[in-house]
Amino acid sequence: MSMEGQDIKKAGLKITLPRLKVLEILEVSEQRHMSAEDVYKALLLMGEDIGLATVYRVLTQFEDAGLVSRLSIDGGHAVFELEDGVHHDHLLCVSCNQIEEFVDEVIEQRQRSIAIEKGFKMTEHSLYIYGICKQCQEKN
Amino acid sequence: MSMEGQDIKKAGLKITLPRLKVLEILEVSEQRHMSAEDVYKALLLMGEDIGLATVYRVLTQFEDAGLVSRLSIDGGHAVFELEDGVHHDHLLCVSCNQIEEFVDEVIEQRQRSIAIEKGFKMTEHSLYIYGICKQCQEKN
DNA sequence: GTGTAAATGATGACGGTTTTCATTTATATT
DNA sequence: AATATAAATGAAAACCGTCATCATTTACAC
Ligand SMILES: [Mn+2]
Ligand SMILES: [Mn+2]
Ligand SMILES: [Zn+2]
Ligand SMILES: [Zn+2]
Repeated sequence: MSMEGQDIKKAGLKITLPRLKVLEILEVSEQRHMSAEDVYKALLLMGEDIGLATVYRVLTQFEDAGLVSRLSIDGGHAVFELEDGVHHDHLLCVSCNQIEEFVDEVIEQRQRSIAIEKGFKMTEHSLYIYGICKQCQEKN
Repeated sequence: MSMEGQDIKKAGLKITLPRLKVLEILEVSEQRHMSAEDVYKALLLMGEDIGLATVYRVLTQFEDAGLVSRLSIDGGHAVFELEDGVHHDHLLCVSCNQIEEFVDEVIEQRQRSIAIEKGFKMTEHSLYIYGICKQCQEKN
């Protein structure tokens, strides 16, 4: 059994070809942040005939298992990334859709303080900075 | 012509009953943050037979005109609020869906710095803190 | 190998939102 | 005030990402 197989098994899931292949795509793909559709298309290119419904199912199971995390981008569709255990937030280029990551402890701490001030028990947060990336600025 | 009429006219839109009534709902309603469906239902209660498609259209036009701003809540549907010219972010109760507002200059400044560090020209940002509000904590 | 529960893929349903198109309305012009 | 015309409306269907259903296939404990 491959290393990936272990992760799947630990999650209480059977080791199936669709699951191995979805994990593989997320690992080897150029882009770290992929939509279900992106994963589905990459599988087709790889010659794997795996249904889109299965891709959605598997990604959700991986999310529940903590293998993958889901970003809910403004305006509908979600993107997934391999969970690396380090919380981070995202910068999104509105021109080329490139996604960059950042970690900022000051912001994290301020969020916790605000929740406390307002009497909220914070469960999570969602922060996206939208803008034009360096490359797209240079292009215009 | 009413005060509200002026706003609509300034936006280059004809002053129609649906537009006046949608604006009125947003102004007089108990809840500051309302979905299109919320506005639609409030109009029905008021005895105004305005189609849901029109509510969506008018809200989008008001957004374009800067009269209203749209929050894209995690998990699908949007909520709208009257634009008051002061930027703020939101705390959302995952239990009762109540929405609170906050302003935090430290976070705003950090976001600008991060964008600069990454070479991004920031256009906007979206920050939501999810949690359990005070009242919902006390209830359980 | 066999039995059984779990997983898959095709397809349709779903929910929020937008589009279409025939009809109605606001407003500028006479 | 009547007219002309572009804009706005409402009903309905289309849309889009995602999820549920269900008959068939598969993994894996025995
Ligand atoms: Mn990321
Ligand atoms: Mn608000
Ligand atoms: Zn870019
Ligand atoms: Zn609450």
